[in-house]
Amino acid sequence: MLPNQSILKGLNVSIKPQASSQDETDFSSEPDENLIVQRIYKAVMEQRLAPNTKLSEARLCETFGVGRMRVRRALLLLSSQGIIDLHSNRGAYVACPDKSEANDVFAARMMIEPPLVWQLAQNPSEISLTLLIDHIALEDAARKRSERTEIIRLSGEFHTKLAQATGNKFISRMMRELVTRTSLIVGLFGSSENASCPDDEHSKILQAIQSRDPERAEELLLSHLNHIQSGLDMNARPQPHDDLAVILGSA
Amino acid sequence: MLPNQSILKGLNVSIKPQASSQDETDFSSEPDENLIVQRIYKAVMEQRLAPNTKLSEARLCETFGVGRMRVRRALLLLSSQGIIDLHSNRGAYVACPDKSEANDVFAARMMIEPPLVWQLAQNPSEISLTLLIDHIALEDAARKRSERTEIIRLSGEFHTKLAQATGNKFISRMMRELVTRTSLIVGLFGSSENASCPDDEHSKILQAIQSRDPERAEELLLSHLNHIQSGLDMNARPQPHDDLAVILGSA
DNA sequence: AAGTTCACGATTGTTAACAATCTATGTCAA
DNA sequence: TTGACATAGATTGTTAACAATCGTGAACTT
Repeated sequence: MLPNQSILKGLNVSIKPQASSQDETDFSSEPDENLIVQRIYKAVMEQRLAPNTKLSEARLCETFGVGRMRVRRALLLLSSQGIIDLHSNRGAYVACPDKSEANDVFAARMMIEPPLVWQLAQNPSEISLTLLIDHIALEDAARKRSERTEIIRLSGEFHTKLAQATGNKFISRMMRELVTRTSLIVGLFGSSENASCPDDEHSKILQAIQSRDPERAEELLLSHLNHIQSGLDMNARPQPHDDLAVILGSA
Repeated sequence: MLPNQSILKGLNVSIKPQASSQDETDFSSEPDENLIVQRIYKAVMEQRLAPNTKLSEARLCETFGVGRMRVRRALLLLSSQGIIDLHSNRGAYVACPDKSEANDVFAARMMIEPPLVWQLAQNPSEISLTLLIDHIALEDAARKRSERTEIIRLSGEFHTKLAQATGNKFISRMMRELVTRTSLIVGLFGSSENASCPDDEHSKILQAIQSRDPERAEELLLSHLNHIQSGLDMNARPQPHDDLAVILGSA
């Protein structure tokens, strides 16, 4: 699998069509540089853009067909979300979380997600549940079709949608950041094939929410997070790969 | 009180000296546009910059003595933190949370802060406690000297430092955003004199943490948040004031 | 007198050229 | 052969002029 023979244009792997079913956070309305942000965000979520990959302005300009200003604004926004790091006079690089950051991410998630699902289980709105059910269906479908990138992204976005289900804008933002970071971490320290969340744990969590069982939902979620974290192998690759080597290597 | 007779240069109220004891999140190392961000952030935290105040590029340029590019970058960063809103072709305005956003902020805080203090109370590190104790001292000192803006800012930053005490970078970021938003909300919907947190509630929370009593800490914190929220008068001023009218009006 | 239209001034958005910095290549000396 | 050094290329940072947009106020019509 994984076609894409264009060598130097490796970055294009992520960008162009990708007409996925629904684009949850749709910035399509604003013809701004948010498009660039969203595309790169998506590529990171699907682990197609590996940590430390350099994102040069010129490359992005021609890739998206926009001026340098737009690209720079997009990069600044991405850096403010912690998705990339900006090194002065040296350019933008996909963020490369270290061991300590990884611990922080999981600690934060274990602090936030339990009260989140607890609240959801206590009084789940109809719409929220529908969204989550639909999402699980998407995950299953992607799994059956063995679409690797899709599986990885949806797997992470389940947690994002859990937050969105609360209808609280701030909680959604926080979770999206944490989930994105998690995706980078799993890409770095994860074993080969546990890149996505274990098969049906999401479904079980949702079931607990549907049956209004906060305690069970919280318990399932915590063990789910522990599952993911314990599947990681810290003390692996201190600095994984550089530049675009990875994008090519994944082919 | 409140000197400042310069009329049109009202914005300068916030900017220049303000050599406060310690600048917690110090961006002083980077001579970037982070200085601008930090100054505006501080002005918002002290409720000297009212919601809907327009921040024109030209004004900021001359105020900080930098080029337009720096200002625009700073504005973009501030907007990504939700501190200001950018209206296309119309400029930057200090964010003006509405009723629903206010509810979201408090809902988010009530979800996050309890597990936060719980964790702190369970195993408080020496350094964290020292920082918090020092902070309470600062608050008291400011209160005794009746330094309004200082009191307001420190009052909010106590919660930020609570988060920083966990040593978790992500939790710190989240809380800082929420606290900033809270400052705007209290400025908008707060009664005249409850702009700051009630006097010694912070101190009591810290005491509970020091005596390793998670339950009491959580309880105190929740009632503290409820205190603040119930002191607000929603359905007040749908759109408060415009432009720089306020900054002048506060004199 | 009230409302609409038009034009001007002011402010923001965009572009392109220029300056500064870093990386890499190649040369020279030890 | 290895190391340092210097130069050249490429990349990012900055600036200033230009274009586009919006708000305001005056003039005009009804």
